[in-house]
Order: sequence, then C-alpha cells, then structure tokens
Amino acid sequence: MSTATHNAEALAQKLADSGLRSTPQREVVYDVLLRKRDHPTADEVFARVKSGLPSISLATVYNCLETLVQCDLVRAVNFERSPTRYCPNLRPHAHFHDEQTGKTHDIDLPPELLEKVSSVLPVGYDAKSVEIIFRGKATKSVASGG
Amino acid sequence: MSTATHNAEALAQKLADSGLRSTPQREVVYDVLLRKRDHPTADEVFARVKSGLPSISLATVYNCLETLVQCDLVRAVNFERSPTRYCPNLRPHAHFHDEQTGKTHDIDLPPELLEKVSSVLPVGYDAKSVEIIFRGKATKSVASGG
DNA sequence: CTTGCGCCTTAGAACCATTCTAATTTGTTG
DNA sequence: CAACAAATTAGAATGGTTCTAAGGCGCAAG
Repeated sequence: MSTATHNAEALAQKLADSGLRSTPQREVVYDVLLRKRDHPTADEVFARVKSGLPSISLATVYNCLETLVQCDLVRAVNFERSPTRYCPNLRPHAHFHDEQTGKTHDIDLPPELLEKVSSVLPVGYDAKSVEIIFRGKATKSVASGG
Repeated sequence: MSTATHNAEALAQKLADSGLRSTPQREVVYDVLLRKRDHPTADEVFARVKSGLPSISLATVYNCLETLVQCDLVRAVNFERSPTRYCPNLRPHAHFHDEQTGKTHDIDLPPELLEKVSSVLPVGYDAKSVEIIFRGKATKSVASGG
C-alpha cells in the first residue's frame, strides 16, 4: 500500500467521521500539504495542486483547506503580513483573544517564562521576538485592563 | 501638567530619537491608543481620532500607527486576519518565522511547557488553544523539517 | 522676512487574500 | 433512470491595507 493510498484512507475515515465525502480535490489538497511541509499559503497550495488536477479552482482549494481544518487534519496558522491590532503596552505580555466577545486582553508574563519558552529553540535559531496568543473564552467578566 | 501633555512630550522625544517630527496627527493617534487599551484596529483608531481631528485621513492613521510601531511606542498584534498558512503537523509545536528567508519552521514543544505557559492565565480565562510564534533569523542553515 | 526643501498629510485608486453567489457537476439512494 | 444532496466551479464582490500623486507645513539658510 502506498503512502498516498494510506493517507487517502485516513482522510476518507476522518471525513466520514464528520459526515463528509472524500473527493479527488480533498485528497490532492491534503496530499500536497503532507508532501512539502513548508506552511504554504492557499495560493501556493493552489499552484501545487494544479499540476495533478489542472481543473481545480482556487475557491475549491479554500473550501478543501477549511474542511481539513474542521476535521482536525490540518492547522491554520497566521503570521504577520498585516498588523491588525495595536497596543501601547510595552511590558512583556501575551494576548488572550476571547472568541465570544471578540475582545482582546493583555496577560502579564513573568520574565522567566519568556526565557523558558525561548529555551526550546534549537541551536541556530535566533529569535528577536516571541508572541504568545491564547484563544478561548473568558468565563467570568474580567476587568478590561483599560 | 496634564497626562496628555506628558504623553505628547514623551512622544516628541521618541520621535526625535528617530529623526521624526511630532505632529498633531501622531499625537492624537498615540493618545487614542493610550486612552482606551482595547487593542483597536486601524479603522477603530480612525473613528476615535476623527472626533478630535475630523480632517484626518485613514491613510494617515495607518502611517502614524506604523511610525509609532517603528519608534517602539506601540506594538502591532495580528489575529485572524492575514494570508493564512496551513500545516499538517498536529503535534504540539511552535512556529519560527525567519524574517530573512520568509520561511517558517516547526519547533517541537515539550508538553509541560504548554502547561507552564497556560498557567499564567488568571482565573476566569479558559484557553482552547495557545499559539507561540518566534520571529528572527536562523543563523545556520537548519533542516527544513519537511 | 522670504525662499527652498523635505517631511507629512491627504484622497482616492490599486491591490490582494478571502468569501460569496449562482449555476453546474457529481455521487448516492431508491 | 429519477431525484436529491453534496461538492465544485468561475467570476464577482468584499474589505483591510498599501500605493500614488498632489498639496501643505515647518525649519533652515540667506
């Protein structure tokens, strides 16, 4: 059994778990992500997928990616590429993004935690900054820190 | 001396350090950020600024925000918005974003680190996910992890 | 005080990733 | 084969951000 076949079956299983179908488009998109793990954008996935499935559309690539994310097979990651929110708090802090209210809260960080986090970097990686983002909900109404 | 005046002077100083001028627009934008620390978007800043400076343009708000970020007076934070990247690595990991090459690398995380990081959340914050992003440069050529 | 030069601001167009819409195709079930 | 649901498609629409070209303003030199 080839790896691609194996992946296709695992994919079909996961999709079925969510009541979704396996389709050639979904298989190829997933395969592209597994083949080269360089965190491609949707456009890059589109370009790669077209070599195996020339008729696929960009909209479908977006649809497939979203489907894969919903099935917990793929993670969506956002990097910079356009500052969205601004805060004047210059002390070390993380951000908590409340998915229910859309509000963002600063979370103070003890300096030694940042050190600890940075210490996971292998030799050869020189980090200039670290960003920590929590997502979830604030169960009680918490002070806005304004 | 009012707080606003104090901020304006600190701002002027910081701007001067970078060879830039203090302007009414820059002062008002900075003041808006200090007044309500709810991580506003550029559009929100624009709306607030207009009440004090009705003639200001959105482009200027963007310019001012970028200037403030460059002077280390304000931090830009990205959430959802922005070209999304996708990765099929489901194990706990952080991302290292190499600013020179634009490439992204997975950094494996020991599970206890995620616990430690999550433990900084005060009572009332219930995080569903944590994202850790390093930015910097990879000094040696490191394996791409592909 | 006037002139010149460069920094800032401005409006609106351009850009680009993403989402939406409406129509077609595909697959499944009876 | 018929009917219905799910998925794909092309292209238009959306929306935040950046770019462009033109005008305004302040500072320095004369």
